[in-house]
Amino acid sequence: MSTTPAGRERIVDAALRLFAERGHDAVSVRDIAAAANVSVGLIAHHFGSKDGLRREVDAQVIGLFDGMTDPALAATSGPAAHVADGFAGMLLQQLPPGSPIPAYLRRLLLSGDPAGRALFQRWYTLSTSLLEGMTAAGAARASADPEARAAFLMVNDLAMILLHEHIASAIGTDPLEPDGAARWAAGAVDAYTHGIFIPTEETP
Amino acid sequence: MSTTPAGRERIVDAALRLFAERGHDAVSVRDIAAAANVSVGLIAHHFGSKDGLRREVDAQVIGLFDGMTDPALAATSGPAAHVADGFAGMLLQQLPPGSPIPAYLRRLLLSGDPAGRALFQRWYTLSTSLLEGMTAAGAARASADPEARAAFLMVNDLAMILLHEHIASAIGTDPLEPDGAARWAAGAVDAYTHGIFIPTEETP
DNA sequence: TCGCATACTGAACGATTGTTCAGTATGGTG
DNA sequence: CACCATACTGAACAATCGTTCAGTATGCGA
Repeated sequence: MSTTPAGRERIVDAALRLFAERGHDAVSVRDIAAAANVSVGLIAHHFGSKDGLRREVDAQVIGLFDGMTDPALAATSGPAAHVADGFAGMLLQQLPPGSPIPAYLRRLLLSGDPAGRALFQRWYTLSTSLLEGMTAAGAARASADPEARAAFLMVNDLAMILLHEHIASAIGTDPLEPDGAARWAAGAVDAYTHGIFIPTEETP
Repeated sequence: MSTTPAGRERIVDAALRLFAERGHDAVSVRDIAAAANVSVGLIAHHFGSKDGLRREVDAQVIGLFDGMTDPALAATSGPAAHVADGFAGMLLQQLPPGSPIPAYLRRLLLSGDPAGRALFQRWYTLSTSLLEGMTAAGAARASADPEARAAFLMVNDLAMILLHEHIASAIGTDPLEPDGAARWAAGAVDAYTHGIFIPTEETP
């Protein structure tokens, strides 16, 4: 099919899936080798060490996300609904069902490694500029603390991914699956446009 | 100081701290024994296995949270500001600074073990009833999907705990520390009462 | 055809893991 | 004092971990 060796790709694919499912520490190089139908030695040959493989998987996932955020950046001046529907959710719904990417994103954000920090920073910057554009265009209210507000939206959006299993068992639909995503987005849009709490009789 | 053995408590304390810092898999029983100044055998003697110790730590943390949520339940008919300030944040600010509890809560919610699921369910139920009470009292708008809205608030609140380090590096203040908590709560209250987005010219 | 780089195997290594267990120290009860 | 339950120690155990390495297979340029 191609000149690039099949073994290398199979190793990365298997590692991505297993890392996402069980976490880096709970997966041995022998598990990965067995899942990829290669020997343990081949992993060391291609990636030097288990940590080298981890970095390769990290880079691959981040590269995937970068390829997905570029079109989102181009749509900065587009309709506001995209942002309200959820920034990260918008990215993830482009993935095939059953993709290990959301679960790997979880590990990436919560393991404290530099790749996750860099990803969050990039997304935060993107979220800030999107919100700025919307505010200038009259699609978003002005804020006394635009930075905190952008982080607030971004973090809430990621929370849906981090805790989607808990959400699913609480309200009955998984926000990472199509129908659950629509329900979750509807609730978020409603909350972000009309508010949730009613201020205690203040004269504005 | 007391009739209960000091060794047992020291083991649980050390395990709680180390588990919170590094995660269960990255901590060995020898690490715990060294941190508690006991022998490895004593851990097995008291808890049977490493997993037994983990369950004991889980139970202790959940017991602590239960003791903190009871007064919150009693204040259901109280002022709305408590909920808007953040449910989980309200709990965590009762903890001493540098407490390993927030980090352990992270592991509890994301490791997928039953203790974490039970804790989320209990908090979700509490959040739902609080929001119901506020809606009935006119402090919250009516919602087309009260369950999803309660989960939305709850999840957003937990997200602040799960991602507080990313937030701190993005906006400069850590929402788990006093000043950062005030800033974050102010942004959340503003978003939840006045909204963020402006609907595209609809006649209501 | 020779030579060499690359892909790949699998046994072996030392280190670390959780667990077991025989043995010591202690303090209250008969 | 004798007895025994309990707290506690630390060496030893088998299993598993990531890594190393000598050796085989393959295919391409000289």
